[in-house]
Amino acid sequence: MLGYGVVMSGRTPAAAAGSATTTTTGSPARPSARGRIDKREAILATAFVVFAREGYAQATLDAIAAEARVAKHTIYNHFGDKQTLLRAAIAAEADRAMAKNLAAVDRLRDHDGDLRATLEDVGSQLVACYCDERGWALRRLLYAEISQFPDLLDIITGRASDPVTEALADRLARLALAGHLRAGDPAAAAEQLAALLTGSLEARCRYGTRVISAAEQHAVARAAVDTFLHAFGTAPGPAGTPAAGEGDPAARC
Amino acid sequence: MLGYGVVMSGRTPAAAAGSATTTTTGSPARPSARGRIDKREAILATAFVVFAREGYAQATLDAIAAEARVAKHTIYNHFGDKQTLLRAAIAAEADRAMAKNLAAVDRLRDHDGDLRATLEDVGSQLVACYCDERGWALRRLLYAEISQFPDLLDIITGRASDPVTEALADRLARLALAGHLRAGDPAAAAEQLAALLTGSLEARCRYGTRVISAAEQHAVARAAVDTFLHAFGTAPGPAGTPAAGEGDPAARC
DNA sequence: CTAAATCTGCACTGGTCGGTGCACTGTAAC
DNA sequence: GTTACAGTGCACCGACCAGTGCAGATTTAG
Repeated sequence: MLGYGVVMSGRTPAAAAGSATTTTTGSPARPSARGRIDKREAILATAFVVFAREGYAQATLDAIAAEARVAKHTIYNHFGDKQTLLRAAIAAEADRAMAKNLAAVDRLRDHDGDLRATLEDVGSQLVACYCDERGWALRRLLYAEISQFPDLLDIITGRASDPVTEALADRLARLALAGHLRAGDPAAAAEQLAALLTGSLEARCRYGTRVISAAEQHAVARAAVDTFLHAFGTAPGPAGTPAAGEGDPAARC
Repeated sequence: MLGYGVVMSGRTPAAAAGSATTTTTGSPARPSARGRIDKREAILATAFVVFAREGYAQATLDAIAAEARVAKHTIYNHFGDKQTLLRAAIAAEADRAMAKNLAAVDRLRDHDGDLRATLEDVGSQLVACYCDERGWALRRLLYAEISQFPDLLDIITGRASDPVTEALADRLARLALAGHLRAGDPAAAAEQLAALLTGSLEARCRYGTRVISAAEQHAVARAAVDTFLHAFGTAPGPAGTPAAGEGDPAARC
């Protein structure tokens, strides 16, 4: 549950072979890597950047080709046309982002003692994903082009509607079963936690134009977790969360 | 604090005179309204719709002119060029949305008895604003073009960074002072409530492609208010909120 | 070595679109 | 009347760009 298969669609056999041998994108410092066939990776990465920066319509294939140090023809050889390139670039980036998000949520698996600390840790990582420059670029691109390319929705998510929140719900369910959270609908709890994290950021980031410092990111995560635990924690009860002495909600930066 | 002045910038005297006499957009059923000068309003409304549907770059002035039943030249007479038209259209729509949001928040002013019910009412209205088709169009357009036109940020908000959340904070402060909410940073409380509302919707709306039924909207508002009151309500205390018998959080639709 | 495949540089086409110029119409003010 | 002005319809220019064709260079496989 990571590759989704979608991203791989339409690859040229040669390109697949190429990325199977060397790859890892940030290849060794050898300049230009002549003759090798990580062209495809370069095209995808550059295309995403240019599309995000200029928008689909404004972005020109000449610009992408130039910036990727590749002939325009090479792009057509790999992807056929502009639309396919957009889809492939978005799919690749979405997979990257999704994997990062799921990895963060997965840290809830090895929860030892302090639930609040663990949640804040995971929250901080999710916040970091959200504030990531590339994350913003992806979101902007989706908002921009979703009405032109409705199928992008299916490309970025697997069959699930929102794999990250679902994974979060899974983890919260286990925590509730272990008595660390109030019993109830784990999906609802996950939704509220995710909303607290991303909702605050959406307001603060001003459509991605404002950069959020690490300290501010952490404060947002703390405030979100604080509110969340008030609503879903085992009150002043037995579990690892002794009401936490009113940790001042959201120390603004 | 409503006109912001920005929207009015660049109007032609004649157009101003025209809208001063008749206007109210949805003019009486008189077809085509020949000779009258609500052309400007028609252009702005149509431009917003077309821009939102096609994106700035894809949208053609010919299409806007045709759809607004106006000669292309008329558009240039009023706005000079495409960029100015975009800014004016967005400014007009943003003002509309902002006014609607502020009106919703303002209903917290005449709070009589049941705080939970009042909050759910306001929450529902804010949710409705967010789910509004035009609201989504505006947000999509902003996400899409903010990197090309960073000044759109200043156009849509007054001097305040987020007038709606600030107004909400004002109202929450009064409620806290009256003992209906826990004392603390009202700005933080407002941020969390707004995050719970919009964050949940952001996830559910799938970039604006999915329509949210009225029932689902109400459920989202209820869940948000429930979580919010757990965190910021005067616990099982004296005020009008007697713990509310565990109103099952988020009855999914 | 040869052969197949890929990549490159360049020139070209066909279409689209922002913006302009011009001649004309209809209305309102004087 | 006439003067002024907002709007209309049409044709046009110039720029930009997706996509193609071609000829030659480079690489990999055998």
